[in-house]
Amino acid sequence: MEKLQLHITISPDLYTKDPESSVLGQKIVSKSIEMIDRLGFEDFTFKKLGLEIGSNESSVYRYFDSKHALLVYLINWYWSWIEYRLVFATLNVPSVQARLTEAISILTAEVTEDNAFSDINEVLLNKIIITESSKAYHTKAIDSENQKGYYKTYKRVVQRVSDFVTEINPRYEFPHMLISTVIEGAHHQRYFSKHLPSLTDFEEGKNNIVRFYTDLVFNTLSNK
Amino acid sequence: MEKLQLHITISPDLYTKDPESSVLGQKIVSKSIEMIDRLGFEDFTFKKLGLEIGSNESSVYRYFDSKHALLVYLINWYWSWIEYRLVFATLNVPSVQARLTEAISILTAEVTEDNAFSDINEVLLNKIIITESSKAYHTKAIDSENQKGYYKTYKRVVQRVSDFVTEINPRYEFPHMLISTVIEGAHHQRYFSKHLPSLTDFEEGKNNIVRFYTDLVFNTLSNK
DNA sequence: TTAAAGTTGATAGTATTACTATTATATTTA
DNA sequence: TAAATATAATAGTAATACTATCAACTTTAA
Repeated sequence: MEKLQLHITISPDLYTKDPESSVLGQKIVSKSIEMIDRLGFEDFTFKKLGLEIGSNESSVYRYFDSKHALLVYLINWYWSWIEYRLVFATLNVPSVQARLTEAISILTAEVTEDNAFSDINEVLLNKIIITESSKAYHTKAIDSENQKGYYKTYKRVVQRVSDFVTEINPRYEFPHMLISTVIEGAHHQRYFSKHLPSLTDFEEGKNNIVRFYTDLVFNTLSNK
Repeated sequence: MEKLQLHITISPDLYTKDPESSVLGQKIVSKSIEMIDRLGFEDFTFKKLGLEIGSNESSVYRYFDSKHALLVYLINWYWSWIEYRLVFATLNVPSVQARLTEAISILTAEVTEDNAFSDINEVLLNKIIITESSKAYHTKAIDSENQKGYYKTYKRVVQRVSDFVTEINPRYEFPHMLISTVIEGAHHQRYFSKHLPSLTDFEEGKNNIVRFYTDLVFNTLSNK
């Protein structure tokens, strides 16, 4: 895979002090990913994090206002990374169909390789997105947070792929619904496959989730 | 709509003391629905609930072990109610296509009418399912809870509708993925339409969510 | 009808959480 | 080398998610 020295830039609205600006900040981010994956978001605390990185609760608060803010940061990092991969993978592909196929694969496949661009483990981050990200936006504060730009990276990814859909079929009425359904759906299917398998038709090694959503999209766009 | 005196039965594993067995229990359930909708699940507490029903935190704990347990109870009540409506609406429909159409509509339409079967407000409960239900199963305890039958009503609904899919196209590989995608997807779209509208193509009064998912399913089943 | 059993309400207490505030001590920079 | 900045340590707060105990009231059943 790509081995570029990528730098993902995160909007300053998403942190109090930039975690990429110090070793401590980098440790906060990388260790929090490991701990949220291991403990679940509910049982993860800044106190435990401070302890594990040989630092202190109050030091973590200097980077992020709350553990919710940290989760939102991680989610934006993830979607920036996906956006980068999306752009990279579709850059020199002349056929829109091929670009859309590639995009669906990036959006629905499990992340299995830590590309080690940075201190961030993308495999674990993908697991966190699947399990925890809905907790970030299912909040009473959603509207004010949305206004502050907390979800703009995600929205940009949806827009980008919806544009492929519209390019293929300009008359199709629901490009955004289609793409957001694919993204959220794939995450649910990955989670269900591990914990509530009767809700899926997952089979190990058969790539069913990617195939299912790819077929879904292309059938929808070709019909009528 | 149907105005039967329906009684929905909930498995005793989902409560400590049956809330339908007393006036206090009924108040706990109906008031909790109103409060979870109003405050959000995070800010809802048994203490506040006790206060609002003129009772006490400790009395609420006699019915439900935790607020998580109460949420799981509400989710099961909801899916039992959906299952009842599903059975009722498809009972005398000879065509499988028509039965599936009806089912998709029940699963994806907004609930706008409180049928007042009981002390439960189905309009608010539907809103809770949309906003809060993913918090119930995105837990570290999911596997043990699943074994205890916490999610069986939901799984039964998915199975029931998946059976229509299989009846229409016995060769279709992914009936469960298709139906769980429709259900979860519709809930997301309803939420997005209110809070992150750029992720949808929702338009008031145009029934887009039901139409989108109905078309999605039938296109998928007719192609190939 | 009366005693026993069950239900509810009130109070108190616990460990933990999600923070805020303050100060001392390092470390960096100018 | 002084000033500025970053970090660590400690303490404190209000609230949460419970558990435990006990008194009072209500229902039931012999």
